[in-house]
Amino acid sequence: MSPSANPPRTKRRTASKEQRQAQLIKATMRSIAKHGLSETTMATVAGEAGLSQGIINLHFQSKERLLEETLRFIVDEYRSAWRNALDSSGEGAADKLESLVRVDFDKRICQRNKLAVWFAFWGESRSRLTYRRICSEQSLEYKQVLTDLCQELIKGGGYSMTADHIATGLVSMTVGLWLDLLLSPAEMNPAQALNISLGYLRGIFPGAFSKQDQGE
Amino acid sequence: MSPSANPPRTKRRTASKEQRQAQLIKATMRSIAKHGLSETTMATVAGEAGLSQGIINLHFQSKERLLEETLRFIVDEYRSAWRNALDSSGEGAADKLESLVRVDFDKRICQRNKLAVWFAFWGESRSRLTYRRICSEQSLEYKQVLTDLCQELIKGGGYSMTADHIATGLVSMTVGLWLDLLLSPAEMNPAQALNISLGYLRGIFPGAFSKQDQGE
Amino acid sequence: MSPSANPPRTKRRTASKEQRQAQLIKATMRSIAKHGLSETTMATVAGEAGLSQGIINLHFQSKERLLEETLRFIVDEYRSAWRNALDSSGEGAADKLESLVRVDFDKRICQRNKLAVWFAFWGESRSRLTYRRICSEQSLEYKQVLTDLCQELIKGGGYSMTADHIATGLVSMTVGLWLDLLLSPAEMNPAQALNISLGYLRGIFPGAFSKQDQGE
Amino acid sequence: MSPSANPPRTKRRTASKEQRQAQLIKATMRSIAKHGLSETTMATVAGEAGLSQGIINLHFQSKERLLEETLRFIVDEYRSAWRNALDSSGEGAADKLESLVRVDFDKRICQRNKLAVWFAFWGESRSRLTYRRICSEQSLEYKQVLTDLCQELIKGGGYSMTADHIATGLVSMTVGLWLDLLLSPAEMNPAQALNISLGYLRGIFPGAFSKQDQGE
DNA sequence: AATGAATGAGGGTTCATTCAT
DNA sequence: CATGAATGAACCCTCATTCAT
Repeated sequence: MSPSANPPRTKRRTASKEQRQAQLIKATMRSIAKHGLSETTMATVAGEAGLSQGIINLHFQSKERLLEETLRFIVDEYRSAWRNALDSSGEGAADKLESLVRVDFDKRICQRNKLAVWFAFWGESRSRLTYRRICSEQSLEYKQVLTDLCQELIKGGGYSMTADHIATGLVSMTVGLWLDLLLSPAEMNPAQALNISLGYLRGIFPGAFSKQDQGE
Repeated sequence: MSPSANPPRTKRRTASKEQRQAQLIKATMRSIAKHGLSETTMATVAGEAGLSQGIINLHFQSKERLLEETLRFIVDEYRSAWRNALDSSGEGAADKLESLVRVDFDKRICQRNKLAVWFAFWGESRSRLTYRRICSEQSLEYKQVLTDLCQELIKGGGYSMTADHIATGLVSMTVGLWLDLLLSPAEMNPAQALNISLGYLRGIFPGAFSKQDQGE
Repeated sequence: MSPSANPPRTKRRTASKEQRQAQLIKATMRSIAKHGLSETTMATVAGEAGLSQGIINLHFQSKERLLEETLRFIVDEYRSAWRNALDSSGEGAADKLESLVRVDFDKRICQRNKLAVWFAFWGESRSRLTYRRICSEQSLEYKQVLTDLCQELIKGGGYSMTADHIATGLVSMTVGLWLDLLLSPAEMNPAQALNISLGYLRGIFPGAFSKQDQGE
Repeated sequence: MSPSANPPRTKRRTASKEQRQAQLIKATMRSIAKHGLSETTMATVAGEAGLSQGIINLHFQSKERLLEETLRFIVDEYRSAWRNALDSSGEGAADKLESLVRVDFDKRICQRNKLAVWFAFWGESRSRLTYRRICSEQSLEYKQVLTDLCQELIKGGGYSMTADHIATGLVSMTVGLWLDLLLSPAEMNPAQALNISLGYLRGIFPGAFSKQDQGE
């Protein structure tokens, strides 16, 4: 790619290695979205990546590890996204909360391939400690952030729900809306989903959130 | 956990066809909850039922059909439950709505085995038309009922959300709360989940719903 | 069936038993002709007979024995047929020989169901001593009869083949013609086959056999 | 009996795709000859080839296809053999006819393993269109060649049989003699069988064929 | 005598993994 | 680093056989 005559071999090797892994993770997500987790095989992934059978074991040692890394990928990506949003949003708690909700239905995050991956793993999570562990840290951290923001909004008002419950409700609604987006794309789109989530917050915190989404 | 849900009263041959099928569907749910869908095999189901390998093909022809019937079972059971609740609840729209929400977190419906089944199939639904078809009819009907009730409550008030969106939000929240109940039983229980859902409705329809759940 | 009030129970039981066996053997032949030996199962036979699964083991103890009895049936029937023909034919060796050949393409013997059975078992005979044994006695006896008749015709003539070889050739030709009748019914029929066999004999024993088959 | 027909020269991976397929077809023929078609399993074939279970599906996708290719193999081999014989024989029709008959009892063609395969498939042919199709083209072509040769020999003589019938008789006799060779090797050998077939032709066409086979 | 639900060994097939190239 | 032929354990399913009715 670089025109330099003597490309630094070690550096490129490393880069290439990471690229391969990313390529395979993308292929895994496509395969899960297309065939489902239970019919995702080393062959479907390798085929999706346009590479040979043995490559996955070469880079990931086992199928199980490939799947774990795939889950970790979307979990990490999601965490990065909402942390980013938190950093670059306005200062108020409501602003921040709204920014976080917007991330859930952002194009980067809310792709059907990725939603398929979330649900594929949730479907197996009950029986797989490893999957649960991969999700839980991010999930707890996110919930805490939400709760803190809700707590701030609650301050001084007579609210019937605890901050924790409000936050849980918000996370839950996202999960359910993602399912709708995954299974009924004809009847649901990210913009509507966003409005529904914001509608929940508006109900809880009257006046704190903009009346209408400015559209997509 | 207990030896078997339907212990064979005599040594052999005594169960009717329908009893056997119900027994096998129960065993399938236990297996999915315990091992996950992807590691649910004819052997795990037969073992869970305390019967022999061949029995499943005898009664369901194939594994695929067993899984479909299992999904159909919880879907039908859920529909029966909310229809029942609708019939036996008070007359007001709010009453009815609250009854429906209570069903979602009722002991009959909100068992971890059954939640595991919902999520197992949702995880594969994207790629399996058959699964989607089994769910969709019930799902549409339920949504319509919710929407109609919300519409009634909206009448004459200045609400920022459409009835349809309110209903969608409610359904979505249930899905997400079920996931919490499935994966984080230590931090969530049906009573809390019910309060969160009702909290959503209270936010949308102030004054229409009881301030506090009367416990479980 | 009989209108008598007190039918002799023992006698009818016995008769019924043999009828059942015959019925099952016929069903087996139909099944072999229809599905082939390798796809003939207890279920296909029972279904063909219009009876229940367990009946075969009741009457034949095992599938293997059913198949053996089926083979034995057509072997015995064939032997009866040619013995009969021998008894009721004219006195001359040529007459007798021709009668035997006619049996091979007689309606009773040369049915496609039965030809299918012969070939099904021949196909497995190499590896099944039992099958070979069931056939061999009849086969040797038949060959001896043919050889004796040929020997008589040879007497006093300068023939280039031994009686044994002539007989073997005749038997062989029947086998091959049966295969044609089995697999190419559109291009072969028993009358033609008979003419071809007689043509062989006419070639070997000029003048001893009628010039033309009198038709069917 | 001998360890393997195609011993793998190096430990693994060395055989080309075509070599592997040929090796497996040979193993299939051995298995059919040894155990019969109905007891030829993926395991017996793989064992006969000295390879692992999965190899057959790797190269033939299914057992059914392996069997078809095995049948196709002997059919093709047979066709090549008689076409070859036709090309390299003398010019006269009698010469050619005799060459063709000799092929039927030639060492290459008339091996017990291969005869077992012919009869195994004929035994199932009635119920398997695919098998019939694999054989029929070659069979028709062969029959036509024989008929043409017989027609040439008939020219100008008063024969009681048509060329087609003579040819059919010849083919049929081969089938029956092969059965004898397959099932009664103690009482029949290729040289005798050849003489019997030639005896048939000598009977039909007096003087056209050599009086005695020159040995094997 | 007859049924058919139940069993379980064994079949064909898939697929994660290994390894010679 | 990459390939893909080969392996073999484990899957789903069939089916001969058993046995309570």
